[in-house]
Amino acid sequence: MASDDGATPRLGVLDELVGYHMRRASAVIATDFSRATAGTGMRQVLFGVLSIIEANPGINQGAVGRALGIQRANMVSLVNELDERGLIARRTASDDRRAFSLTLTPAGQRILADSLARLRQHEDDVLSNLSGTERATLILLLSRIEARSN
Amino acid sequence: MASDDGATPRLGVLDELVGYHMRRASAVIATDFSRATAGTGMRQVLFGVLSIIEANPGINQGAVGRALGIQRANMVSLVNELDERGLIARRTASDDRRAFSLTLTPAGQRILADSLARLRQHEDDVLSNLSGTERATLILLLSRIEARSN
DNA sequence: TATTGTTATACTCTATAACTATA
DNA sequence: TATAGTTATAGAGTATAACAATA
Repeated sequence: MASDDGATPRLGVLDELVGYHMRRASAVIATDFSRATAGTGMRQVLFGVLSIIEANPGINQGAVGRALGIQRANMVSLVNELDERGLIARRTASDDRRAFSLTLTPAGQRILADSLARLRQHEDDVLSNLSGTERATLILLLSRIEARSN
Repeated sequence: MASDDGATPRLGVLDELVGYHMRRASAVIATDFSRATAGTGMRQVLFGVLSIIEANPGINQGAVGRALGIQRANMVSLVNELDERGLIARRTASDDRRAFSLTLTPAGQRILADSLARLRQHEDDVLSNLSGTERATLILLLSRIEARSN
């Protein structure tokens, strides 16, 4: 009789590691993101890019990548996709002919707003185990870890 | 003059979403995992599998996958890799000839213990922004989210 | 020389469908 | 019929190196 005959096997040393729990909780939220935006073609990365562009109109793609931890090379296809879908506009930057100046199109603003509404509702649901204070604490603690990205 | 001329562009709506911060903090920790285990061939998934097997000797790979949220199909190459590297042993389960009974080899126990030591040290470092209580709170809150994986 | 965007490439992770052998 | 393991495959995400145009 194997030791996993109960419903849930033991986690072992995994259970003490913040990294493990981060990974699993992050996966739960990513799955929920997919559910929330199903059928819209939205993805976590794309939402991030759109949000940065909305908050910083005229930003170039290198800066977007740096803000989100995405490599220059990988930004190319993302920006292409958003452009082809008519969600962003790119114009050669007036002050630097190497760079593109990115802005949201009306369609881009709409899909960002729509996704945000869906995500807020879904996060309220997935995080219903947490009080408002706990949720704020969670964001605070995660931000402190993010600050360690050197 | 674009609005991103300052050092850090604004995050926009992203900043309110738990999902975003989870993603970024998770990435910081994953990068740190790689640093901690550099040169050992250890990866987050493999560490997870080894930990589950250690805590549940004789478990089969389907149950390992269920515990970690890994699909059956994707368990195959992971288990193959661990077997080929001599870190686990698989024997046909005595009570079910379809299944493999998995256990750690001495080498598997060693690499798990070694990785754990490295990871503890690294987590202490990446999480040095957090007090012991805060760290415990973080794990608690993450666990509550994990529980929502339905 | 350094930086912006680009191409090419490769590896990991993840997801699905279909198969086999056992139960 | 259902389950354990397997194969094949495809799509994301991520990482590196090298190039052209511009600064």
